[in-house]
This record gives sequence, C-alpha cells and structure tokens, in this order.
Amino acid sequence: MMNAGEGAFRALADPTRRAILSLLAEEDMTIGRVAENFAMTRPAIKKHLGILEEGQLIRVEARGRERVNRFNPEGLRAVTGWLGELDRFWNLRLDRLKAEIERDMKDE
Amino acid sequence: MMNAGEGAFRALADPTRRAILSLLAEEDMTIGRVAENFAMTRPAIKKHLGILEEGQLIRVEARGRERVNRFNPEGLRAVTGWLGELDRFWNLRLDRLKAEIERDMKDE
DNA sequence: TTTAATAGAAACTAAATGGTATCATATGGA
DNA sequence: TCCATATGATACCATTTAGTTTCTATTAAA
Repeated sequence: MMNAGEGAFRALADPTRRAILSLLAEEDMTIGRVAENFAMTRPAIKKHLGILEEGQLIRVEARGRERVNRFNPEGLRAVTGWLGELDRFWNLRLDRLKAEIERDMKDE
Repeated sequence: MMNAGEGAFRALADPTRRAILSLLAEEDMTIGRVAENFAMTRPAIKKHLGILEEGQLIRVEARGRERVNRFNPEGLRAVTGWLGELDRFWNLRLDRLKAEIERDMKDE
C-alpha cells in the first residue's frame, strides 16, 4: 500500500483548503472571489490554491487577466481509493478472525 | 460545511502515519512492533501514534507494560463523511447545470 | 493611452511539524 | 529482589507551513 495521492492528502489537511474546496465544488471562482470568503490576504489564498492544484483537487484555467479555479472531483480518487484499500485490509482481517472463531467452535 | 474530523485529516496527511494505519488495519501492534517496520526511532513512532489517536483513527489499550494499538475504522467516518458531503455539493451543481441546459433547449 | 483591477513573485516571520537523544518509570521474570 | 524490557516524557533541532507585506506584470476599460 503506497504513497498514492500524497499531494491530495496533504492538501486536505488544512481546514482553510477544505473550506475552499467546498466553495469550489459549488461554483467556479477566481482567486479574488475565493479570497472574499476568508479573513486572509489574497497571496495566502493563492498559496492554498497552489497546494490544492498540486494535489490535483482543482484545475486552474487562465481567462484574460483572471484565473478560474474549478473543483476537480477526479483528484479525490487518490484519497477514496486509499481509504477503500484500508477498508479492504480491515475486512480481510475480520474474515480471518471469523474463520478462526468458527474453527474453534467446531473443535469444542 | 465545517471542521468535522479536523484531527483525522491532519493525521492522514503524513505518509508514515498512513503506513502505520495500514499495518494496524491488518494487525494490532505494540509501539515497539510498529517501530520495527520503520527506519525511525521509537519516540518518533510514538508521536505519530499519538496523532493517530487524537484523530481517533486508532485506539490504545494498556496491557501490562505494553500498549496495544488498534485500528479504529469508526474514525474514518469523519473523513468519508466530509468527502461524501463534498460529492453531494458537486452533484447538486451538476443537477442545476443540467436543468439549466434543458431549459435553454426548450427556449430555442 | 493612462488608469484601475487582477494576479504572480519574493522576502520575511512565527509557529507547527517531524525527527533526535536522553532520562525516567513501570512491569515481567530469573 | 534485581535486572531487562517496554514505554513515557522532556528538551532540543531543522524544516516546513501558513501567513504577512511589498513589489511587479498583465489586461480591461475610461
């Protein structure tokens, strides 16, 4: 089980970035518009958007002098995929445990 | 959409912690046993386990002089729950978009 | 063609993070 | 009881992170 989606996990760790992602899931926004929603300077928001982009959680499209930031649901696959694998491991373990218990009961 | 599972997201951001979680999903382990799997001192592993515990992703049970660390699948709900909400937002948006397009087509 | 708006970049700071080394504590067993 | 083992705790260090301020570049529009 390896480092898939390193960037996505890192991007999701910060609450501001998760809030940004929520906004962008509802509506595409320029950097300025995103920044209006936070008590923080635009450069700070820009950095967060950069990290979200690295994690593939958003896509940025140049449009004249603006940059439109859009949510990229594909990027979440790295995360949900890893969580799914973890769950698979867990269930395999439960299955082994169950089998063991059944074997023990038969022995008695 | 708010800060649910802050600790869990933070805990998952580090690759070492994700690797630890994978191990623990397969098998309960003491701190020492976990540490054997990494090129890192035990205090470092202990810190990671502490952060995983804060994020509710593991539970720790004292057992004599040992501490057994076990994976806590419940803790992932904060994460999957948030991801689900995000997805819901996204789909609502797609629905609005679809409705709009259908309306426009009827107008022509 | 100025001027105002939008964004990018760089340099800096404070605090958090991931790690180490070292020392103290508690428990199981010879 | 005494010793080895398993863990906890503390202090320290280097790097990263999240944020700021300030300055520059590009584009829209009067």
